[in-house]
Amino acid sequence: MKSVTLKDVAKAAGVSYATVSRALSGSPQIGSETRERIIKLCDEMGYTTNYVARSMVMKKTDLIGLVVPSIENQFMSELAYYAEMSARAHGYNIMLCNSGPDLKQEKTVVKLLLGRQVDGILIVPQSSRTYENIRAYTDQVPTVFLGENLRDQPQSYVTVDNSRGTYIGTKYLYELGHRDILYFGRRHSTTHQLRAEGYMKACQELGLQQRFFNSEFSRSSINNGYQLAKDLFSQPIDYSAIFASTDSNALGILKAADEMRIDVPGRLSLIGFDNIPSTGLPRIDLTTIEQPKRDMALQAVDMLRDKIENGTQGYVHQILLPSLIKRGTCREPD
Amino acid sequence: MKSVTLKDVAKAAGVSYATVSRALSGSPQIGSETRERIIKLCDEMGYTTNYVARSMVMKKTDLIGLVVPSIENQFMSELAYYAEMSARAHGYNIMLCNSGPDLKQEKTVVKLLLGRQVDGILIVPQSSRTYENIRAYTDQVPTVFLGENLRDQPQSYVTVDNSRGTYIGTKYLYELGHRDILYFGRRHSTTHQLRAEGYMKACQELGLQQRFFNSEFSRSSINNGYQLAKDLFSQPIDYSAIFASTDSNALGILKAADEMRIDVPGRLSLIGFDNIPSTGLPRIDLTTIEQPKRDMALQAVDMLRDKIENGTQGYVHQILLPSLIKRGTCREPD
DNA sequence: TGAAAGGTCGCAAACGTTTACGATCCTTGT
DNA sequence: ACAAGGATCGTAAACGTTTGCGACCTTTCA
Repeated sequence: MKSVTLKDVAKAAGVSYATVSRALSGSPQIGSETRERIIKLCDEMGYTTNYVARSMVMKKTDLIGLVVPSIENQFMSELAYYAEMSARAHGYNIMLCNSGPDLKQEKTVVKLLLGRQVDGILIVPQSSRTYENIRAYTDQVPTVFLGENLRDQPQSYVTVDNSRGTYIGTKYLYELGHRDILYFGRRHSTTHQLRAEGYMKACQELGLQQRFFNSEFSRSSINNGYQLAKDLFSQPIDYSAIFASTDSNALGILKAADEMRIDVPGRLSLIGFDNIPSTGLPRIDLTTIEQPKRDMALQAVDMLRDKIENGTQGYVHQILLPSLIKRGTCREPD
Repeated sequence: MKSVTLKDVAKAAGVSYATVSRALSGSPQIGSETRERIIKLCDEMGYTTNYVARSMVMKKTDLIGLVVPSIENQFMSELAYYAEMSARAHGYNIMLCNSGPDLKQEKTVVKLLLGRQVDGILIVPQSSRTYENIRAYTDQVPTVFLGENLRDQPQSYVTVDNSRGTYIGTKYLYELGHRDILYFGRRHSTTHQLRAEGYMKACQELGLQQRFFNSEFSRSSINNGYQLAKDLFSQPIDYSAIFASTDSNALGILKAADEMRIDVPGRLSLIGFDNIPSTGLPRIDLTTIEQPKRDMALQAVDMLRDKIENGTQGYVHQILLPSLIKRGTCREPD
């Protein structure tokens, strides 16, 4: 249980513990023969450097706080995977916090992370209000926002070009022959505002009527999309395609459609957004817009590392390109 | 950037910094009026206690290392979610590490976590060899294994009763009328050995022939299951149901079946294991065996906390009950 | 042969806490 | 009035590192 310290190996080697420290860190001011002797002795005795003591004097913990609303979400767990892998490859460890559904938790965990002396924070915001919410802390530690567009607010973030995503999506539907496309989604977060804008822009260019079914004031989940879609389908269906602002919503719509015997894609084409793994499943095979999650995560940690290691001060907005994933839920209308 | 320390507020309050520390920690040996004065001053100055300095003297980091093969896996991300929530509710933070596909990484991250001075380690093993792999470290820090059965090896773990899961699953298929049930899965991990055993036991009791299609030496993934199932279906299908040892495998089988126009569940019933979220999706609707992931995670951190806080030494094996989730991929045979 | 130069290594301070111990002051009981 | 005791606070050590500075020894060149 008692771990071996520098002092222990120093005593065993017959040198001061400063020498041992220098041997391990590869300092030039040390004899090569003593260095090798000490290094060998170190792993004989099973010495591992105590990172908390090290952090204390170095004023650097090599720790990155990762805040996500919920790690069980497929989108976030994929971001987390690549973020952790990349961070560790560069010598950082990840401290994971779920911020849950309420804004208060978000503030709480960020404060917690600050107490832990993390070198930087990577945060997947709950909503566009997150920025205001944790504003008091973001100047105390390098921070980058991931997955949410903060427009021109003074923070660094990396997202996908949301409006372009819906733009190319509706254009694709148009090219398939669809002329009545319903947009299904909420708009009170910036991300979703932008997605709606992309749809609107495409409609304008193509001379299409803009038709919205709002899921305002509700969380984006399969069950939620399902409930809303049941309402939607109880009214006459005078459109041939639905653009769901989220894959989760699209999945809910699909469930409602199947239940009410509305053929997808026969009667109704459906397209989602995010390209979460579930969309690629057999029988689902949902056409969607891909967010380059791997690239987003890698860019985010690179950005954060740049702030941490080089003290870069400015705010950089990295906006990656979405792409269309053609699958089975979109087809020419009758 | 420079954070405020105990010394700073002590100077501002005109007391020694030991007094401030005592005021914050709620020590009895301090005047109530000075305590309140100091506490008010603390959040006026925005003081947050430095956890790494605190850990140094307390010899306790309130940190739990969580090692999972891949956090993007739905099963693991759900475990991670509940584990983090429960851990934080009890004052611990989670340090997340993906151990990836190879055993070496598993060893590496555990060693890393030890250097970080975590109070305990929660590990979802890659395979049953994991125990041997990290054996050298498990006596240095409280450890509990999650999701893998280590039989009677000297370690604490929490899993589901795997053999009971397949047992009730095949019994269910039998009751539906199936008499030729194929078991699809590998057997070289203990977990999968147990699952196979449950199937075998049920077959014996019911007088059924045991039929295996081995996916040995391969990772359990949708693609892998798909490839194997294509091989399987190129041969005559003289069975009416398949028990897939994993939901991922079941999904791959489903994909292959759809492609080769084998009707599920019309011609072939299919049941999986794990009840990952994807199985509940519309159109998938896979019958499966549920692992109580939330309970597993909560029990695991409770077990770990007991070891950490009370120094409990023994090895406890917590084996939770699986349950059958009846959905749409199982039906009476023709 | 002498001193300067360079190579090795030890001493000690510092990082920000917690806490045992001692010091001081005030209260209280006889 | 005096001692005992309790309440309150300060002093200092400790946790395990890193690193600037100085000390010592060896080499090398004039």
